Amino acid sequence: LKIADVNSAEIARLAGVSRTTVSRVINDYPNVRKKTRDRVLQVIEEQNYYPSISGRVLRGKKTFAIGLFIIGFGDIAEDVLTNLMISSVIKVASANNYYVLTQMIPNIKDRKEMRNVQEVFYQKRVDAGIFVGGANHEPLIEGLIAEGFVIGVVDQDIPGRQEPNRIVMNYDTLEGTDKIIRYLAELKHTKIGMISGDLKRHSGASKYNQFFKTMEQLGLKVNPSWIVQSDFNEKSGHQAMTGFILKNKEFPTAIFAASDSIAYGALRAMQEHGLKVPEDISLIGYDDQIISSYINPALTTLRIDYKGMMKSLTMQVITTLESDNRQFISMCSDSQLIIRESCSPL
Amino acid sequence: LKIADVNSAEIARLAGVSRTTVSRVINDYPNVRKKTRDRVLQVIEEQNYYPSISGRVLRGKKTFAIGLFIIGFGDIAEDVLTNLMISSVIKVASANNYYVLTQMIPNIKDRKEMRNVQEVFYQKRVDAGIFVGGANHEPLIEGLIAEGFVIGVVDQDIPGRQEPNRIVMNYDTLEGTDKIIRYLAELKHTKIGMISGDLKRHSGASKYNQFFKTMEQLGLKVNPSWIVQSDFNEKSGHQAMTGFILKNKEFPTAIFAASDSIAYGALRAMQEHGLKVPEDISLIGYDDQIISSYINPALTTLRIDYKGMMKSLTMQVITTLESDNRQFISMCSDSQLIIRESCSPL
DNA sequence: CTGAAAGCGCTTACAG
DNA sequence: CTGAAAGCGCTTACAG
Repeated sequence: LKIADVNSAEIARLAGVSRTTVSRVINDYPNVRKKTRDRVLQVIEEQNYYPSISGRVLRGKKTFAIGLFIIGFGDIAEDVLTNLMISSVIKVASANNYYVLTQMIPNIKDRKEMRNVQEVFYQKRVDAGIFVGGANHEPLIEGLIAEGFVIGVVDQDIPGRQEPNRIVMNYDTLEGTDKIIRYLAELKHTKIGMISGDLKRHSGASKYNQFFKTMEQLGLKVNPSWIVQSDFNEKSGHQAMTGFILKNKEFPTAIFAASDSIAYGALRAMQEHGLKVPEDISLIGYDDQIISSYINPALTTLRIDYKGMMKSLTMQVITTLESDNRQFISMCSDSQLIIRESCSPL
Repeated sequence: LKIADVNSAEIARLAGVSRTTVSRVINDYPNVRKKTRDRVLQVIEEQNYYPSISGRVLRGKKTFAIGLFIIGFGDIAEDVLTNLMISSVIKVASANNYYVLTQMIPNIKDRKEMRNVQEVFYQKRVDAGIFVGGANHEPLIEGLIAEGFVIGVVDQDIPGRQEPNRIVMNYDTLEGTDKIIRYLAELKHTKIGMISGDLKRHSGASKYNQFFKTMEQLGLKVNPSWIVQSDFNEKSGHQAMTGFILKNKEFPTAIFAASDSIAYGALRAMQEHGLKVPEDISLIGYDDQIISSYINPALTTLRIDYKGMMKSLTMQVITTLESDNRQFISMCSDSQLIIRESCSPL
């Protein structure tokens, strides 16, 4: 008899009780005599018995597993920031006796990949899900919330959608963008360009909109040909900046990249075209991922505590699962300007 | 009736067949009339039905999940290399319709954490496991293999233990270390020191032993006070190098760090004590993780294809699960010297 | 090619 | 405080 083959009937037999009593002990119900409980616990320990999760789930117990879904990344293995978020979720979940089932979804619009995500929930593999990297309004996510699954979402702001089961974690894109532009203005920059992130994502759109607002508040003119759209990754930042350089005759004195990865790509493009940072153009990022302190010039940027964000979000998802209160919850993480070498006063 | 509540009886009713037939369709058995099959498939599609994994597993089907266990890391969220390995496993598994359940195990000797790992297998949450970061001989892993679970292990070499269910993935620590020391010798270095990794791990011990062998083959003397033991991480490398500097009057002209992280820590310690790399001391790493090309001086190191390693290992674990051949398999990844700026000729 | 019935390992009313 | 029996959602001999 292999350990894996021991079941509750075997434990019951060895302890001289019924399976009902074994179940009561496993579930820590109070109505078991202490002596009986101790005997059962001892047999469980001796036999190295672990109740089958399938049996328990089939009978209506929780899976104690959380699905983590990473949407829309190309070569995720290279994305240091995403990996940090994954680790953070796993660590917090583990510490609370939950397992994490992680899934990468390169293209969420693909019918097969959509079905894969739904499958995880409908097969009852997980009790709840956490989504990273989705568009602000993602029908798949909305559908799962509507079905009654507890869902944690990073980077979402849908006005009026405050229904139960939705747990949202953001960082302060408005105040953050404001800090960045005002810092550049303090350095006497007035000609400021921007390479935006994906505008379908909440953080992309809100950084973009706030850029115009703060510029206006500061009385600074925005030159439309200095505003380029991009995705949040290095490759896209490189493309955007290359196009920017080829298209423009006159350059801004400072550029705001909507993410550090964009900034890395932009920096690479500038170096390829003989532009020096910060001597010719100042460059500021957003995120403060680990590489930013190592590159040359070290990147001035805004630090977002992604680890802490994922920790809070995961904890809140677990708390929601364990309470019976499934109300809408929204959280927001603040940020901190990290001044390094990539921006200089004019 | 929520989607999640649809079961095979409901599908059977709507399609006008028995649950047996529904099951046959789900499992793609041949003995169903095409017309019947199509009708059932259509109802399944319409109802967005996904068979409960618990029901299937309870009846003896596979879980289609793989456990990924990361052993012994402190602040794993910061460990870029580990995160890359995690992502790689998930991507390959996903592409083959397997889910990955990841678990961090800070201290594998802790009784509670050991039980957590066993639990994953004995609760039948996964079909197989992959272990990263364990000691060469780790009783927990050996126990699971003995119990009949399919286990993929990174960095292991136990002579004579070639039993079924064991799938091993290594990188060429002997040839790699040899390449490194010979490269330093080519640069005319004869006074070479080493900061080793954890000697309980296969890669730690084999790099350590090979260092002495190659030195001997090259006719170079090893100064014992230039050999320092360390763990594979940055902090430990920093400690080791600080101790090294304080202890020694005379320094070697080159130092071999058993990992890039150790090299980062050593570099930081040297800079704190006014030692310049490579002017005063040449420094070479092992791994080529992403930061190595960004630091100053850019680190000369040996590139290990961790992503490819995890891809091969995961594929092999899945292949083993799907075949009925569970024989011992051992694989080894090669390496490539990446020459940057941290080593100079004497 | 199809279905009725048993059973996987649990938990939960129900009865005592 | 304890146990016999039913049933969660599947799959699999078995029978036809």
